[in-house]
Amino acid sequence: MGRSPCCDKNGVKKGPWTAEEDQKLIDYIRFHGPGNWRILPKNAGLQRCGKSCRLRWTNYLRPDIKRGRFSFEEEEIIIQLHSVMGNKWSAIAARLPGRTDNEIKNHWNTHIRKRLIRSGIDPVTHSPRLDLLDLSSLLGALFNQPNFSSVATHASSLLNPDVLRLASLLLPLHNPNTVYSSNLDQNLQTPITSSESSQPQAESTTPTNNETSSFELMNARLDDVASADVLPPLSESFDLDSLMSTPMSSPQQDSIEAGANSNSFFDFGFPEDFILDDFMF
DNA sequence: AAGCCGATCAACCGCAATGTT
DNA sequence: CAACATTGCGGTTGATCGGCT
Repeated sequence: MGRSPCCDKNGVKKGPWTAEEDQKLIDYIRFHGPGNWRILPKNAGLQRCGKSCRLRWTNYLRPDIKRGRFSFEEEEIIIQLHSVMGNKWSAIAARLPGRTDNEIKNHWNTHIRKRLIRSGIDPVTHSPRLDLLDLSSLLGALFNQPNFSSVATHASSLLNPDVLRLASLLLPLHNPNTVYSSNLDQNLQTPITSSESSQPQAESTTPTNNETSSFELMNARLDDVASADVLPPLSESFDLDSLMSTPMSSPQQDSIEAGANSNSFFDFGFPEDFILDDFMF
């Protein structure tokens, strides 16, 4: 089935609406009501296609539209709804009386999205952006704790295991001179990477001059430590790319809910036996 | 004063879903 | 049931404006 053109291109005006055109459209809809957009422009004496008339009415001329700035409460509602619905602007608009989907979409892209990014929140997943977090500073201190085993247990409860595991792999790459193994549970099998170490650690301490070799090394390490006990294995759904960068928008918005779940790397629910002081140095 | 640039938002485009014949 | 028409939706574009140099 071929796609039918929305209107006859000949003699159809495009671009901004004039006040006169607005008035014609308002007068017609007041008398006849909205709908029949195909024949509306002809009957209303407008040189526009029906689609353009419908958009002008629903997004601008409708009498129940609330103009003006979005309130803080409205923004919070939008953020909450977007975290559940994704880019379902019409569904979000249906829960915000007086606001159109187009208006909400524009406001999201020009204000809210930027605000979330500035706050370190991924506007797609509504999770903290890991590419903005310095995992080595976050976890390096944990890994240097004398009682690492208990710390690791707590950390495993706090963080998504995939992230924790990845961080344990990345740390030696990030800072080759850092000593880990003396403080680590031996099950981690993370090599000593100190310049004072008597054991050469060619594999993980090799300075890398480019990103590619680091990633190759990291991928090799993913396999090498697959049998570690402290941290669970990487899940099959784990996607390294998702940690490295966050796209502006996902083409697969249908899977937004699944995506939100699979990308919830941080679990901020504290275990019952969690003692905050254990993490204070 | 003029030009540049980023922000904003109305409007358009293309596609999909739904309705009608 | 197929063909076509209509409507709705989300992504993108481009005109406009204000701030800055």
